[in-house]
Amino acid sequence: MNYDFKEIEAKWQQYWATNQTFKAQNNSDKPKYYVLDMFPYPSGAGLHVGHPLGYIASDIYARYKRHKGFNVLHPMGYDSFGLPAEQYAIQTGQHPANTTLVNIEGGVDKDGKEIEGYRKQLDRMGFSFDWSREVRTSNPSYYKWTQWVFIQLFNSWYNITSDKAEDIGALISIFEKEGNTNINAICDDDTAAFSAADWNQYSKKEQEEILLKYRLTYLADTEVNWVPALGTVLANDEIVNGVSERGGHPVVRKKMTQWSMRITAYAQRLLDGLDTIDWPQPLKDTQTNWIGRSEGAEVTFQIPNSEFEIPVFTTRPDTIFGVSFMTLAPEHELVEKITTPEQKDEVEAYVAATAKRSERDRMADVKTISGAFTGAYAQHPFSKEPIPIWIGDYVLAGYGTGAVMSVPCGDQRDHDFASHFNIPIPNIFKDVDVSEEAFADKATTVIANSDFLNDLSYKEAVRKAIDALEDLGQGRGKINYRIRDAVFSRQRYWGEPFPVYYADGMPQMIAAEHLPVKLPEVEKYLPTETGEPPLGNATHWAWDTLKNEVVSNDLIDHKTVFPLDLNTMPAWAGSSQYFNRYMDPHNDAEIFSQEAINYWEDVDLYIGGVEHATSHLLYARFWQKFMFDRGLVPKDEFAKKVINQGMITGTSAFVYREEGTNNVISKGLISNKKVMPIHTNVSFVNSSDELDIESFKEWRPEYKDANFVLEDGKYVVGREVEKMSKSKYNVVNPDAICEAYGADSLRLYEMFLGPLEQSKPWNTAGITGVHSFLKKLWRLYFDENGAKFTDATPTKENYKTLHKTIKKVEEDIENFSFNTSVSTFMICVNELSSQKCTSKEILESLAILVSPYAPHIAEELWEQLGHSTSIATIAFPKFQEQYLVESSKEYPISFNGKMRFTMELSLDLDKEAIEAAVMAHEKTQQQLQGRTPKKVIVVPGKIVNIVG
RNA sequence: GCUCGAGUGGUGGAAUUGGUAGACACGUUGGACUUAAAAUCCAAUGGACAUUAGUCCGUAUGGGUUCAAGUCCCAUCUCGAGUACCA
Repeated sequence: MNYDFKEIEAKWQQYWATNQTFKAQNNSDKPKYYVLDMFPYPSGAGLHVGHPLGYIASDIYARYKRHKGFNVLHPMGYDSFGLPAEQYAIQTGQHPANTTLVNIEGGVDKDGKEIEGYRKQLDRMGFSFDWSREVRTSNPSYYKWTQWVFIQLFNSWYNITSDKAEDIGALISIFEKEGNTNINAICDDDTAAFSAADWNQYSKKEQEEILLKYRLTYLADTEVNWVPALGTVLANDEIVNGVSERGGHPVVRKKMTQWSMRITAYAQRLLDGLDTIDWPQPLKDTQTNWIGRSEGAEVTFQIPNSEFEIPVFTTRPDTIFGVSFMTLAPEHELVEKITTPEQKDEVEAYVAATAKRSERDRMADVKTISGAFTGAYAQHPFSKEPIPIWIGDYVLAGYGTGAVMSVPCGDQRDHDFASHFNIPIPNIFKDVDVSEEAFADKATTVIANSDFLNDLSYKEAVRKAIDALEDLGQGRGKINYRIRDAVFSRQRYWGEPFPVYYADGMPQMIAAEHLPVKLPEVEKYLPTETGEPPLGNATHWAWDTLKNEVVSNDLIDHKTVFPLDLNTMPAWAGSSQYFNRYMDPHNDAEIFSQEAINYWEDVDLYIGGVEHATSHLLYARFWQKFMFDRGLVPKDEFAKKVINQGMITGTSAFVYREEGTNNVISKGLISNKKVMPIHTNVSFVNSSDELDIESFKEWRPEYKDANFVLEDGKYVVGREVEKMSKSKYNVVNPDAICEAYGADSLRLYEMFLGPLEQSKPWNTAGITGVHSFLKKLWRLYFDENGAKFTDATPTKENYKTLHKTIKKVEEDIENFSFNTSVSTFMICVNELSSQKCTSKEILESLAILVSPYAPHIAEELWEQLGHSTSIATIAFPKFQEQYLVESSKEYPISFNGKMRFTMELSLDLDKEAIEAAVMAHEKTQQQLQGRTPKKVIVVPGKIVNIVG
């Protein structure tokens, strides 16, 4: 009997599907365990070998937990809204819903090319997903609930006193009774105070405008990152180095009316929550930096003889006496108001010059110091000295108040600016020379030349300065966060439409019972000619408030029929609630039943890429906290533990064309010739980097007549590790691996490659190792005559090998070091086969141990051993110490008649042998002098060391 | 610049967290089986001397702590990730 992996794998995949082996129930006597993967965006390119890495790891863990007696929820779905399908639609006119469906379920694309689809690819790898719970973010039955959460956010405000989100109705009744003066709420900065009387006489529209300043999602004119090439707005985390993450298009700043999420209300809780969850430290660090909390003070500088004052944020209020000038961002609203007539031309020229420079230029050109003097002076709050007010582009309009108090002796940027413009640099630090550079070490700071702050340390001076500022009414302690409210509107087609129509210019929510508001059909997926988003092309995109349905735009009368919002939601909307929806995915009456959410509660293990640190993983935490505040979910963090799997990179291959010739030169012969590297398809290259020239020529006909310059009769390609991508021709398809070696081999090999968290290049060379392990495993059970296993009693050695393996594998899985347990299996099989073990008892246990890693072969072995049910929920074998160490008691040993010490006696040594070895050990004499030995390190036959 | 993380054979990587460094696998070399190939099996494989039995050197570099350091501490170098005029 041979190991026929193709037949075995097809058989068991069919079995699992037919029997719904992995269907999870929403209640059980067993403890629950929720293992989640980041669901994929189903792109047309299909899966490559890098994608399943995390899925394999989570699948091993999920299967292990089932063996350990847990009721495991292990779902999968698709993040099926997204830009690529829309780009494809723009190019081809194909409806994104169709392309998405084909990408998931397979079919034929518009060029007649067969697409296999994600589902088939995933099935082929033998994952134990509960497919009955599949969700797709672009299905109306799913995004109905995304829209629903949006409405809940709209109907909520953040109460600072209770430190949670509350119903907007509560806020309205407070307004009616006492206005807003006593309310401690998160709201827009420009919210004016009003009394109950004021409120009650406001028009409905005025009231709505005010409420919008408090709602957790609100409309605002925000400066956004507009990408003309894509016709859309991107969030800050979708921009890399001033260009769009996807496509690398230039980004410009533009003001637009957009939905925003008041995530800033949760800044502190998002920080605090990090201490309560088991997430990777780098991920926590990234979120911490992104939230960017800094403690300091807000200080108000008055401009004498004017109505203006300038608030600044500083982390160093202790250096207030070192202020020798102030700097405003060029965009600061006061710039034009305070500039003196003499300075007007210079300032205007400078402001115009900075406005012209793109964000990218400004970032690239950090070194150049530039600025202009406004001619105006503010007054120092304590010394009352005049402080010149400058503008400079090193101050950012978007952070703090867009203005700084400049302390050149304590901040290097201020120091550079002062030196450049010959502004005085007063020193306020004791015994420090600040003439060359600023002094910023808080720990050793001692303040001088600072009136009432003299001789104080940093900490003392900060407190005293803030107290004094508060007494003057010119400042207070303040915590500033870098994180901004998240813009939530996208000018795209393929996303969730907003359940919002506009009456009298004010947004109105569509009642929950009329959801979902489905995406309308459009002729064109591009923005309209008037610059409106793609939904502006829809002819049926108006809301009839009588019929409660979407109707033709022609019917808009602003009395009963109103225009709908033309924007759609960003990609992170759907992914911020999917982990909860999996708990009850077919519920059409509720987002999930309370029964389901209270049973599953939260995700126990979440595996996915670190690239979502400041997007999905932050926004999802925000939504969860909001849902928690509103009593919808029992936990305020959605995932207890996160693991970031590393990326599997590709190993690209290059051929080298000599410039200006028809020569394609082998790598070793380039020396100093001028060559152009050209990507070649990695499938034409064998493991010793030799190129199959004929295949290459066929693939790239333009090189049909090229002259290939060989070394030793071979063409050797160059190699480089790059991200796996279609355009780099370095993609390795898991289907090809499954075809050649089987899914079990692929699963084992991806784990064997190295630690889960580590990024590593794909290299098929070693896969024969794990494949031959599976064959050896098979041969432990069968030979050419059939089954080998017997009822023979296992030997001591058999038990020892087995229990060694149980212990190690269990530890490895619990620690997520799946790579080393593959080695452990190999050692186990080698030992058992050299022991000629045929004991059914041992072989049964071994099959269960292997089952999470290589489930197909395990199921087959299990069946062949005579069992009629799936191995999936069979209890994991119990580790028993006794088989490893016969007597593990502490053993006293005398030495030189006086000293006594203890040690663990291993199987391999008896007391006499150890005593003899200790006596014989050459280092014993020196090392034990004057010490009481505590421990002897022993390896078979040898004393390694003696610990005093 | 700042914040994390990492540097171990020809290669991917182990090392019970301070206790035999290089498990396991790939690759390479030699051998067995075979008409041959594939497959399979066996042996060797960090380096240098000795080739018997051994000795010395070895975990980026330089120091330190310790009976004992890949592991801990200090400094330096290199690579990777995140972030960046954040006041």
